Amino acid sequence: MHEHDLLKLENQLCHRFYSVSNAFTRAYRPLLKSLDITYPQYLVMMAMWEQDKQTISQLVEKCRIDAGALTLILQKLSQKDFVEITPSSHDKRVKVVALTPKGHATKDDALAVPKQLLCQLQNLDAAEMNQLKTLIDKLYCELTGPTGND
Amino acid sequence: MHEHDLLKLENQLCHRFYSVSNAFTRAYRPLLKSLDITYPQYLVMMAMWEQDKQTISQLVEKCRIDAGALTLILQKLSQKDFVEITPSSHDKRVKVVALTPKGHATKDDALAVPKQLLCQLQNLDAAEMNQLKTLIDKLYCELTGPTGND
DNA sequence: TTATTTTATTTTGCATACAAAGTATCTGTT
DNA sequence: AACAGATACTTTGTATGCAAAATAAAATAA
Repeated sequence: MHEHDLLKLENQLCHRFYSVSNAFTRAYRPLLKSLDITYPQYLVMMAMWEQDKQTISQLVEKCRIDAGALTLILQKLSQKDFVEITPSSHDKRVKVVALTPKGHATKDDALAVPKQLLCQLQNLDAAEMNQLKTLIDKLYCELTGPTGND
Repeated sequence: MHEHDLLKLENQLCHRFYSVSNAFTRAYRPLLKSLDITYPQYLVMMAMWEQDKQTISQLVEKCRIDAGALTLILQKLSQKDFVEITPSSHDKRVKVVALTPKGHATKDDALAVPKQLLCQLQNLDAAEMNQLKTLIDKLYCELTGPTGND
């Protein structure tokens, strides 16, 4: 590859991730609208459905959302009565996020979301999907470096 | 895969793209700091270095940046004297973006950016890189659908 | 030509993303 | 116990990302 090509958009892996990541968010928006949550809020809810009662730090790590941004997102989810945020009794610095009954119940409706989205990805078979996941996971580790969480 | 697994974060392709895309932006930030541009601004500059004097619509298509967001980004680049924005004489609706001498000269400095970033990705060989690109391009087409631009 | 529709771009309102600074609290030390 | 340093979050300021409404100007229809 010529030095000149290093700056071509077509050759940038980063631009592909930028495009696809934004395309995912746009694709999810209409599906999430009926649940009344945004895409990042959906990520947090998925983490919560996997395990109830997590600290904010745990959610930062699992969702890979910035702590500052997560504070806002959790406030929104709390205002909409999906979760409840309570200071820990042991350590007053720590806050525990817990699903409300509404938040818990929403999981059933949410199941339709990945099903609908997968319909849009018919032409990618399971093997390609797994290949993608493996390569992307490797890339994430490289990018975040030895200090990264994974 | 059980229905239950459909909502696990670990299984979400979208979350991988979300994580990696943000990680890319963070990885580029320190490298772009000396150029005094942000990552989206860098995408626009790459498009401009490939071809000078483009309309905003052309940049929207190539950079895959939302038109509303691009308006702001171009204003920033214009304020910093990287580009100049001029209404077309033929069609007053259209605006033409052109590199300034400073914008043109910055390309030389920018060459260091992809070189430095590639150093962080040593463990991904060229074959894996191309595999990734191919799979992601396929995915982008699926996500944006037949009406998408590619 | 005048009214209608389309096109190119900007504006608006809301929701992140994130570095950096700030706050409250806890832990280990002396 | 008092203090320094580490932690867990929150706040602040800047920069997108995007849908939807608003503008302005060109193309087209009547």
